[in-house]
Amino acid sequence: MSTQAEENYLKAIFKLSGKEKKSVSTNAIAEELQTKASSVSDMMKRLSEKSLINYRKYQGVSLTKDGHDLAVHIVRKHRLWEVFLVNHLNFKWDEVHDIAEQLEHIKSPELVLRIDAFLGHPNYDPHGDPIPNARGEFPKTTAIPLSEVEMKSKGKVVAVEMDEPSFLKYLDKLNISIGTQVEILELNDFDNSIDIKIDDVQRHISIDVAKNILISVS
Amino acid sequence: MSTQAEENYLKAIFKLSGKEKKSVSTNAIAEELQTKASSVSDMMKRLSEKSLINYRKYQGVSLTKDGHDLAVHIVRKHRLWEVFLVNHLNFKWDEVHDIAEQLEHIKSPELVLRIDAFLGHPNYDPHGDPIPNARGEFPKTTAIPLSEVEMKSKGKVVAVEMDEPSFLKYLDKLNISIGTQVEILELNDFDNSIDIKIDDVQRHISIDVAKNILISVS
DNA sequence: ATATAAATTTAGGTTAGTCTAAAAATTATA
DNA sequence: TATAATTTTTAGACTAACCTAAATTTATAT
Repeated sequence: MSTQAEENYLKAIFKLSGKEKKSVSTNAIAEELQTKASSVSDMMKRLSEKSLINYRKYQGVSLTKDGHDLAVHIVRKHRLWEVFLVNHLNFKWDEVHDIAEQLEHIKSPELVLRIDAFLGHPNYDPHGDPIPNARGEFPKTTAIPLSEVEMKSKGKVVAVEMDEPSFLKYLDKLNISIGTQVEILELNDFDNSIDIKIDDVQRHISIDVAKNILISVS
Repeated sequence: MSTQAEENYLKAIFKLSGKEKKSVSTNAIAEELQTKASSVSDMMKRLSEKSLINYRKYQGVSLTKDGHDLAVHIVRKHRLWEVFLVNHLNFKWDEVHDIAEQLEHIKSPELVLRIDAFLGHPNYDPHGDPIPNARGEFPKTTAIPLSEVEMKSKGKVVAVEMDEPSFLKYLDKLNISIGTQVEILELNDFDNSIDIKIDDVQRHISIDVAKNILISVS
């Protein structure tokens, strides 16, 4: 059986290795989990011992099949709980991350299946992140970061890639939420900012914000 | 902040001290939590250090105000989650205990308030156990164990005081659930059993089973 | 009242998970 | 390519929570 700490490490490695499943460095994991590199080294030994990661000293780590499956299952639980919290308990999208961080560690395969059915088998969580199904498969998504959308094009926001409440509240203030129609006007090279139009109002956002907003171009 | 282990000890002490809030022995706690007396002694020091219990070596323990409040809050969460699991996810009453044992440790005061409201502020859980409100007050109940009901009287089952799935499944087989009308026929002194009538069918149950069935006499 | 039994605590050890500081390996740079 | 900078690992400590075995305290019974 996996501990909460182990699950958090697997989730971090999963997130950091990205779609390309690149190998992840000790320091990157430490940064992601706000812990020390020495603690990470320690845990890498344990996860390797349990065959959840591939680990060669000084060479970074990657998830094994088992580790990947477990990480995806934690992600699945996290996102399903977020849907429950927002859709049924009326939490706002910036309030659910920390609670879901706890709920994702509840161990009951049956509970996950029932919550999933109760919610109507949702494909996306309140932040637009894809929810893997019971077989661990993610729904197809073709979104690209707002920072990489071509100029003069239009699209709609399908997801945001950051859970920090401060970031989400900032988007609320800009009137940006999942489904919002946006038009990309101009990239300002001099200060790395982007001019966009939302509800006929022109707005000016930084590239760092734009990177975390995923768009489906129309 | 309290750990899960601490919360489980407080819950055990709360349960064992009963209505009369009698002091609880080390061995009783060890038995309740299926652990060793030495582990209990260990934890008693820590809980005492945190002012959650009153502890004098060799003299047993009792909860302080803080310890009592925390224990009641854990019980509240446990029972609210059980209602959710049975009423909204269609679990059976013998399937929810272990899942609620995990969910009761989720830390989010706001979540508890919202689940409570979502459920419609229930007063009893699926086993008929009273659910304390947000102020920690239990609803009034005047039920007595079936083992202590007078002969020839009638009443209805309002609660069962044991969560073991095997016990609950046994009750299912006897057609006993919350609300079931029962008539007490006779106490058999020779084998400590009780004859009862349910749905016009006569049944024979042991005193140990009867002790765990709470009746409201009509 | 004293011996024995039972309950409880202490002593010492283990594991998971963390930390700091030092050592070692890798990568970058001049 | 040797040296410096960075990254990673190891060594050694700490805490929470558990354990076994031994010691101590309380309860019981002759």
